[in-house]
Amino acid sequence: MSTIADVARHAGVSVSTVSYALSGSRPISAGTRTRVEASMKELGYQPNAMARSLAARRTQVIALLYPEVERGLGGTGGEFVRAAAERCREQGYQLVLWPFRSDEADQALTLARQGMADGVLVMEVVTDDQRVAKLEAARVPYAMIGRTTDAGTRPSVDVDFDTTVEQAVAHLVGLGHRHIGFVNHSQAMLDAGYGPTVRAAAAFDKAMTDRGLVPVSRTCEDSPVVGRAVTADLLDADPDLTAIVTMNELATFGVYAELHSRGLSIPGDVSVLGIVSSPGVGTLSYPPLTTMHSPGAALGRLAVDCLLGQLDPARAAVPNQLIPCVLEPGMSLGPARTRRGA
Amino acid sequence: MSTIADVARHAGVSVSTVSYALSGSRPISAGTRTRVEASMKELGYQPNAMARSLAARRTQVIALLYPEVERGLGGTGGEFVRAAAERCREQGYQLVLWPFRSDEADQALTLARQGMADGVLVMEVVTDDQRVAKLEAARVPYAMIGRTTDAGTRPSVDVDFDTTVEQAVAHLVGLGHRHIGFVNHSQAMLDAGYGPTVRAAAAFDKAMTDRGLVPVSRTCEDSPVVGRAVTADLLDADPDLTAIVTMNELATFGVYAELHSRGLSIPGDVSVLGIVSSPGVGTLSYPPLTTMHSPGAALGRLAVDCLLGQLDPARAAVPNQLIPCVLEPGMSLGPARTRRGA
DNA sequence: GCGATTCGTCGAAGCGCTTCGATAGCTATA
DNA sequence: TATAGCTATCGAAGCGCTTCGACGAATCGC
Repeated sequence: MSTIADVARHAGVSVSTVSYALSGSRPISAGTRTRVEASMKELGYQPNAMARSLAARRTQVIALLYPEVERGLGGTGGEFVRAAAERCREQGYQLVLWPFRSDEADQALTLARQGMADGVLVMEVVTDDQRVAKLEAARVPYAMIGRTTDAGTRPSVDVDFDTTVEQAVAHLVGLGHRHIGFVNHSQAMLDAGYGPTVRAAAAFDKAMTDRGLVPVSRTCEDSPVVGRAVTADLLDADPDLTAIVTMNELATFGVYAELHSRGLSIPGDVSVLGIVSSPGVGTLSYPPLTTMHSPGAALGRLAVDCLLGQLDPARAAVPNQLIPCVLEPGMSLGPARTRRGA
Repeated sequence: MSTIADVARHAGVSVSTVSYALSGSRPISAGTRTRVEASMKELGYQPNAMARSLAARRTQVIALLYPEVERGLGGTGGEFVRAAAERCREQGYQLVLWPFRSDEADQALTLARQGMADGVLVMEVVTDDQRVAKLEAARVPYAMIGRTTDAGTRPSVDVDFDTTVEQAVAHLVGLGHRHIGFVNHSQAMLDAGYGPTVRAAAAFDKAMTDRGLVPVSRTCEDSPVVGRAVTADLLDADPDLTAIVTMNELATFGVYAELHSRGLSIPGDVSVLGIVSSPGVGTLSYPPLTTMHSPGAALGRLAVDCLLGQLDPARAAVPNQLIPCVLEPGMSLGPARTRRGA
């Protein structure tokens, strides 16, 4: 592997000239630049990233703390990562994923303090996230996807749960539904202060009561089996129920199963709307589920900008933003029809 | 952030002594070591990873080329990553994921040539994988998950498709099935030489013909809709079919849908066995799918060992290994029952 | 036509660490 | 007691790059 000194020798210029030709941080004459570039190409030169980072005191790497290792990465996560990586490259950075479980966050912090990355993107933030507190204490630049309790004061981007839930309810009410059930994530996540769970629950209550309707919501493990049981419970609790909003993809399979087994047609008897879902999951069910899917790509780009805004004082700071989900039509929504009589 | 020089000064020793105390690569007296460690703690010292890598000419980082960005990372992928990361740490390395699509592989190669990692793990290898050829040309140490055509000559670990398919067929035949269909991945993947698709297809043919049975197999897009159509085609093609082996998780949803819609019970009329599947997907269907799931964790550890074996001549070289899938019982398998008569 | 700029380039000083060779003080050997 | 062999430590030379200050040459203003 050739070094910058080899290139300099080959081109008959000094090392610093090669460096400036490479970075463009000082003017270089066209002739020199041409010669230097020719030499680089001929020698197959690639600058050494470690040496560069050491000298420049910046790695040009940003790390994505990636806690869902064992669960894998869903479609939304994939979109997010893809968009974030792309945005990073546009801005001259590399995105790398650090696969640590949430309880291994200290190790990630250590890596950051060792200068393995210039900043960190934190996914799956919980309301009282220790990782964020530690990053802050160690003065590691970061941006969150999700929010802690002190909404808005820390650098973050997030799904706009309030708007999403509000739109979901509005949509269903527009179809004539008055009795709408909500299937959330698990009670454990609610108790742990997992942001989406907490905020969506509150938003649903608000959206319903604002319209003078009675919110019927349930927490539910992320599994089809429990989803089915919870659906049974919902249907029994409110015999007039004509629509179910789910924010739990696995449970949604159970919702379908229970409705089918009771001979209730979708959307004839009951409409189902999956919110904050991955793109494409709607097609896994029959009839295809209508969803409002997470704006993963938009969040990815935004999160990167939010972080880079802190790394480089020259960049404009990016304000914290909330982005609602996008409706993706399926076949699971229809006008309300009285069920009790049937 | 304090440097090694700060620690040396604080402890009253030379910089090299601190370095040796840290690495243990030369003997240090107990007293000195204690003092150095105390100083490090007091100053909150963290060695700078870039400086270390530059001087040592090793980053202690291994990169996982992670092509499925947009699709996300399935359960098996998650298990793999998790195990690989753990194994790396045990061995004093860090695993990072590089999110590049396959067609962006050149960028990853560039990163490797810039010395961002000591070696690369390549996922989702296709039979004639350009990435591997390029890594080899650039003399970047690597290990594959999957194999190219020249099976066995290159460093790799993989699912043992032959054994898995053989066991799957043996299992079904043991239940009395003689007419077994196979749902593979898409024709496009087969044509692209995607290893699992190619090898499983061959293995299925062999397993069946070895038993004097007629293999009925189909390629199939990774989607429930196409899976359903393909299932219809299979059932029509062989009216005696009593079992279906699928190696396509999304298509399997379609298999269930078609069977259900024809009023065929699972496993009463038709048994379904999902192979090379993610753990847990079985529970998404009703009745729960019996699966043979990928040995993701075992492959993860092995892949890391295989790569480290090349990086460090002192380590024993790890031979290429194939690991079969593991049966995970569900409720979708039963004894064969003649369907034609029904 | 002469000082003041600007442009393009060079040399050198680091960045924070590892590692080689040297050395001082010991202990065991003959 | 002189010699060899250890052990623990130090100093210095890099690793390959960035970046600062300096400087000669070309350009400008008037």
